[in-house]
Amino acid sequence: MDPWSARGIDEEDYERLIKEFGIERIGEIERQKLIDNRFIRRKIIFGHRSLDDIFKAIEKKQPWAVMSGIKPSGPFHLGTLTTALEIVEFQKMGAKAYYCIADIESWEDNGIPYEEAEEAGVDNLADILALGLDPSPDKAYIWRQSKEPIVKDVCFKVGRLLTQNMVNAIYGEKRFGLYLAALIQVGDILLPQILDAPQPTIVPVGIDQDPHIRLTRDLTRRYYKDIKEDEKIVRDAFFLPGATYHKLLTGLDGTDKMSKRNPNSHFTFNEPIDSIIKKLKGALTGGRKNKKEQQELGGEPQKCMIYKILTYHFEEDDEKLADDFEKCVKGELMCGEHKKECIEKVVKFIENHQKKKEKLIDKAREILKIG
RNA sequence: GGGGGUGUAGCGUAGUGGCAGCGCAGUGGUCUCCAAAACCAAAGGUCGUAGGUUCAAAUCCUACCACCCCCA
Repeated sequence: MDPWSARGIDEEDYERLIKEFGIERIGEIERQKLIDNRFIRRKIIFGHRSLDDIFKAIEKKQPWAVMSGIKPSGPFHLGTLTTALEIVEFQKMGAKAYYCIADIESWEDNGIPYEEAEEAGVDNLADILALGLDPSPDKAYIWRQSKEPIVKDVCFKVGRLLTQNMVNAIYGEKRFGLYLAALIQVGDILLPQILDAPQPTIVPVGIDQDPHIRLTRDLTRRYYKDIKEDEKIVRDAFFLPGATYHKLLTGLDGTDKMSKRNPNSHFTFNEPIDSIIKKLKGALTGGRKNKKEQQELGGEPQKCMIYKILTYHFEEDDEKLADDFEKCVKGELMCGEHKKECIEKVVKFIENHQKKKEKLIDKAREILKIG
């Protein structure tokens, strides 16, 4: 699995990942505890590491952190929306949010200079603010990798522990800069514990980002142990950063993964409305050959991108969602009609979002200290 | 530091001096409740860049750039 590639992951792969890489399944117990979280409730988040630490912190009313970030290489889209909403939801549950603008990664991976990444960073931050992230200092810390000494420091410190064989095993052979970006990301994930205090941290990510989580946990275990002076612990060992893993949305047009390469596979939040509508009209459905067969056999919502994006993002009402699923399977709901309804919801969401976001651009500039 | 290789449409490639082609993707159409699939059609190019040789250069020469491999 490669965090920088655009390959998709199918159902069997999820099972394999759970078995081979020690990702824990979100069972009914965990699900009930987090039932307010849409992504957990709808089983979009299917796995985790070290969620138990978070539950303990919540029970004991101790501080805990949610950390994630965005690579400022373009506007928000449905994929980045998932992570962003996950952060917002965990913040609402009581976590302090740590949000990183990964401009070192956008340079190493996409060749975007820091100065060019500023604009995208501001835009991205305004998006997540519009989605409800509370930026007040006691509830959030937001940084740019290129301007944050803490993360660079971690990169060098843990770099001593990393061998060629390890990076090859985790990432395969890549440009050297990508390995550096991976170590910077270790810094991002540890920042909450360095900046504030050792505390359970959850990193909500797409399953393709698990290599970064594994690397971070490995290096944390070895480097950030108890520090003792005269047999007295002067700094507690860090918590191993945890993660939640969500399933990745596939391309609207039925291709493997939403990717920048393929504009029909996704739409962005900055895109003209009619372009978004056009793409949604062309989305893959689970419909049958014709109306008659649809009525007789029913549709296949598992394959349907309209159903999927409604589940992920655009249908607030669980009952309505379950209802439509039923109707589709029974052949009572026609794809054309369903699509039209979905388009209306998406357009409404985007228009509403744009309005909120516009007012937050200046705020985003101020937070990132970009003039 | 030295040696070798590659560079052609978004991607993958053919083309050893004589009209730059093919597959996939993308676009339009037929079909479909909408899509997909299938079928039909049209489009897409500074042949890495800059010079040179030649009546004629993707093709030969020189330099540069990018990427890959090998040796020290």
